[in-house]
Amino acid sequence: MAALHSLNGVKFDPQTGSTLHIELARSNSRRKNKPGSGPYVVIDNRTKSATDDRESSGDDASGDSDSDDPPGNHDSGNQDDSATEKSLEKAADGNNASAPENEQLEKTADGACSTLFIANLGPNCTQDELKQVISQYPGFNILKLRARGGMPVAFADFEGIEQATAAMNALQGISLPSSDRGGMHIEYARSKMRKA
DNA sequence: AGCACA
Repeated sequence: MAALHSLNGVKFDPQTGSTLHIELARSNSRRKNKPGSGPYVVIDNRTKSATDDRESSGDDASGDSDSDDPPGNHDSGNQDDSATEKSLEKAADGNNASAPENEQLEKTADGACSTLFIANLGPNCTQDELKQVISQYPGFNILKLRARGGMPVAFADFEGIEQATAAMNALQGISLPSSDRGGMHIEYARSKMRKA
């Protein structure tokens, strides 16, 4: 707006003496493409008659309304879209048929596992010592002790989750003769021991 | 609390 007053009447050609004449346009330039004015137009004849009857009586009659709303396609039921969405929703069923007490699983939702993780062992605990304690519980499969790094930790594999759980409950907090600290801490391993 | 082996 300031440009108008400061430039109006200014000589833009000193040799001819011509001056600028500036005034406000009577209406703003078009900002948005009106329906059908752009290169790409959505053509949908399926719902046209119903939509046009309602839309034409609205603000479009005022002609110069600066509504930014896109043309058409408001709440008209789009047949193709609804059909696609319904077909996508058919993808979740049939894997919850297992019984609640299914002990065949090696890994369950609550983290139970047929392999146990044993920590808080003494620094000089040996695999043989631990094995002699654990191997007397039913279903015992194999024991591995890993001492590299800090304190040793052990992994004990059982036939199934029930046997692993029984051994864990029986040995939880038990102190080995070699332990210089508290009793051992047993949990379910995060992953099953590699296939025997 | 700390979770490897292949």
